[in-house]
This record gives sequence, structure tokens and C-alpha cells, in this order.
Amino acid sequence: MSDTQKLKIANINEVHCNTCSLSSLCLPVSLNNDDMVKLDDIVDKSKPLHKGDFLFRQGENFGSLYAIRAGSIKTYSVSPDGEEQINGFYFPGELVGLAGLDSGEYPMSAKMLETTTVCEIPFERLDDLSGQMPELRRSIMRSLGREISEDQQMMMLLSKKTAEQRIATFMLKIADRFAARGYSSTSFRLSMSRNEIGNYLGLAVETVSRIFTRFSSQNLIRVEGKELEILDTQALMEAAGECHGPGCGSQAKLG
Amino acid sequence: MSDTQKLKIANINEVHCNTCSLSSLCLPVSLNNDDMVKLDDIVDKSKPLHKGDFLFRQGENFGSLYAIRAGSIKTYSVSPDGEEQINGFYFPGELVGLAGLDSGEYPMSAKMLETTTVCEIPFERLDDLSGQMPELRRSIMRSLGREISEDQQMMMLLSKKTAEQRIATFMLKIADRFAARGYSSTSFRLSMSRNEIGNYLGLAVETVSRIFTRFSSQNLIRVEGKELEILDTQALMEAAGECHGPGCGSQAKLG
DNA sequence: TCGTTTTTTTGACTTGGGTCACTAATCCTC
DNA sequence: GAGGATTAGTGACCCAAGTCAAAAAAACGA
Repeated sequence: MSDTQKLKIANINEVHCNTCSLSSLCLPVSLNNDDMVKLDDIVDKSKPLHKGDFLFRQGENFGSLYAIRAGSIKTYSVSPDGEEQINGFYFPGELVGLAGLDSGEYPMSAKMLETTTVCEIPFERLDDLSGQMPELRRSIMRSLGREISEDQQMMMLLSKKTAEQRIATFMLKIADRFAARGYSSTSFRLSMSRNEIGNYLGLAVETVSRIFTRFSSQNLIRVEGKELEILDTQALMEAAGECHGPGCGSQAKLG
Repeated sequence: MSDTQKLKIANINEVHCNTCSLSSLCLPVSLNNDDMVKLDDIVDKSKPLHKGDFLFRQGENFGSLYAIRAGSIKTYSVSPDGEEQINGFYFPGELVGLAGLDSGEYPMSAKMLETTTVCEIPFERLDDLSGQMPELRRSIMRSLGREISEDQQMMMLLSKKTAEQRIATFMLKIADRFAARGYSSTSFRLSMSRNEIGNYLGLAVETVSRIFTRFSSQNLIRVEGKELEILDTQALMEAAGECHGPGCGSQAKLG
């Protein structure tokens, strides 16, 4: 292949870590240009995957982490008795597959919620790089720590919050994540079904539906199919059981 | 200080990573003797801490991981509205504090359930070491991956299982962990209160108490205060909703 | 050792949210 | 763009587990 041809192809698929608008989210690390090129070298940019496609399946050999570039993904595991449990939804700039680090195989499946493109990051090579680049190593650790913190917030939600609080929390969390990537935090499209929301939050579909309706009629939100508009963030935060500013009911009882 | 004096003191506190019976659990890594000495060098072995003492508090600067040598610890976080949520119980050979990796401060508190000794592992220095020792690096990553997997199993439990299933699962999990460190898997002492069990599992104390009594009268267990004996592991596994071997009810419905 | 506090157990009652049954709205696919 | 298939929304009913109350047991401190 001639150099001009190479250049052309490179131009067509021109996505590189150092120009990617999501780099501050996916592995938020300040690398010098040399290091950034090395990182970019090991990352594989994939073709678009379609709704329902698997990124990986529960039990497959763990080999790569994936950073989402566009679209969205759900991860879920199937318990011994066959029940599906959704563990998380992932949006652009987020890393999927971290839990595979434990046992050498993915402990859950990852499935596209819509047409999605990802960057594949082979873990072996990332690990090698991270040996030489302390900043990168920290960044990976931080991502892992973040995932743990978030799972623990989720445990709190599941064991302490009412259906209404769970759904309000869910909406606000999604809004925040959209905001973090520069999209509107008050108006967006939910790529997952009501069923998937219910599964994730530990609620029956019917309950999700009812509470969407309730929030609508209280003018906290406006829903139209999968489109969601948040009309009253403050009220939604109160519904979520988060306590901000004055006039917020019960005092904190510390243990 | 003379060499003989040094030797004496070393003998008194003779706990080293390379002779520690828990080393295969805490950072399960095969290091050569040189590397093991380096690891041992950075680890601080603490005096015993007492019931109710804090190992660290939510919001404190993250500096160290802790490996438990003896005793047990609970970690819990306090939500904005002041509710306490127990995230986990930790036993000898387990690492506490991993979630602190994210934000630079511990996102939860860790409190002794009984008299406990720990090894403090300053993270800065562990991180430096891990740059030179790929095996150690993998081991840390695996620990993090494990924590994530376990949290996700917990999410499954909280969002899908009944009170009875949760408690059966809890008992079996504790039993397994005791077994992994060479203790009896059928007879042990629960260092946490019923209240703490309920908090952890998302149940009211009364429910925990009732189900303990129920399992007792079904001869699945024998309880005497904090002492627990598992009489029928098989039946307990069925109660936990885990499906092993034939004759196990409903077929798996795959998603 | 005794009295106080905390933890555990048990009973009676209530309720949030699950289940079931059905209709309405979307979404595909040909 | 018609028809079959998912997905979403509602109402009626019910039950697992929460709450309240109170007694019994264990743990603690002086």
C-alpha cells in the first residue's frame, strides 16, 4: 500500500485519542503527546454495532475494555436460576468491562441499546503501557474506584429508597451524565425500555409506568414515549430524597 | 541500637508478608523473595483496634488500603439525608478501602465490629511498586474487579431476592468466606448485630429475627445469640434460590 | 452484683408495590 | 401501509415485608 493510500484511509477513520472529545471522560489522564500516541496505537476503533448486538457475553474470555464513542449499552448478568439483572447503562465516554478484571472472564453480558460505536482497548497492552505510565495507571485505578463507588450508591438506592425515589434518582443521574458530555441535562431520549429501567431499579414495569405518569401529572417531567423533559429539577431532587439547601425536612442522624 | 536488639524487636512483631498465612488472600500474587521483601517493607502492621473504633471515616483523605489480619470490619456510608447504609463486612485476608481510589477521599467509613488488627498499605508506595511489578499490578486490578463483581451480585440480591433468599444467601456467603480461610464453614460466630445484617440486606431487624427463627424451626440452622451453626447446607442453598443439581424447580429463562 | 441500656424476639396491624388482566400505543417487517 | 408483535399504560386485588408496640434476653458499667 502506498503512503498516500495509507494517509487517505487514516483520514477517513480519523479518530484519535488526542483529538477525541471524550478523552477527558474515558481515561481522564494528562499524557504528553508521545504517550498519547502510544495509547492511541493500542486502541481499536470499531465499526458501528447495531441494537441488540452483543459487545461481549457473560462467560467469554476477558480480553478488552471498551470505551463508548456514540450510542449506549446495557450490561446484565444472568443468575444461576435464569433471572436477568441489568447492572448498568453506559453512555459515550464511559468504560465497559471493568468487572472482567477479576476472574479472566466477563461476569456479565453487554448489549447495544441502539446503534453504537466503541473503542476496543486490549487489556494486556493497556496493562503493559500502564507499567510505564504512572498517570495512566492512576487513571485506570480511578475508573475502577469510581465504578465501585457507583455500585455502592446503587446498593443504597436498592435497599433504602422507595419506587418514587428510585425513579427520580435515575432521571437525575441520567441528566447529570448527559450534562457531563455537553448535552442538554433537561431534555433527552431514554434509549432503554421501561422494562429495562424497572429491571435495573428493582421495580415492576407497571410501577415504572405509573410513576412516570404520576411525575407527569405533577408537572415534574414531560414524557413522550422515550423522550423525557425535566421540568422541575428542584422538585425532582426532593422526590429523589436528596436533601439540598434549607427547608429540607428531617435532620441528618449520624451513626 | 545494637543488632541483637534489632533482632529481638523484629522477633516480637514477627509478621511478614512472606510468612503471613493470609498472603494468598490479601494480594494473591506470586512474587519472588526479593519482591516480597519490598512489599513487606511498605506495609505497616498495626496494634489491635477495638470494637467501635474507626479505621477511616467518610470524607477523610484517601491514603491507604488496609488488609485485615484478625477480627472484622463493616464499611458504611451515610447518604445526604442521613441514612446509614452498610456496604460490606470484611474478614481476615480481605482488602478494605478500594473505593477510595476514585476521588481521593474515602466515600465511606470503616468501623471495627470487634477487636481487630490490620496491615496498612500506603497506596502511593503500593502504586510505585506496582509500576515495577506487573504481577502485583494485576493482583490489585483483580482485587478491584472482584469487588465490582461482588457489588453487582449484591445488587442482584437486593433487587430480585425475597427476605428469606437474602438471609440464606448471606449465611452461605459468610460460610464460604470462613471456609476460604480454613475455618469451619458450618459453625461460626456472627460478629455483626441483627440490625447490621438487616441494614446490609435491605431488611428490617424484625424480619431478620423472624427468618432466623423460621430457619431454626425448619432445622436448617441452629442459632444461639451470635453463634450460628448450619445444619442443612443443601436446604439453605435451595432457600437462597440457587439452583444446583437436578430437581431444582423452574427452568432457566434466558434473555 | 445489680440496675441500665441495648439487642433480640414476637405479635398485631398496615401498606407499597407486585401480580394479573386487559387495552392502547409503537414498532417492525414484508 | 397493513397486520403481527412487542412495549406502554391502567385498574383491581393481594401479599411480603415494614411499622408499631411491648416483652424477654443479653451486654455493659459502676
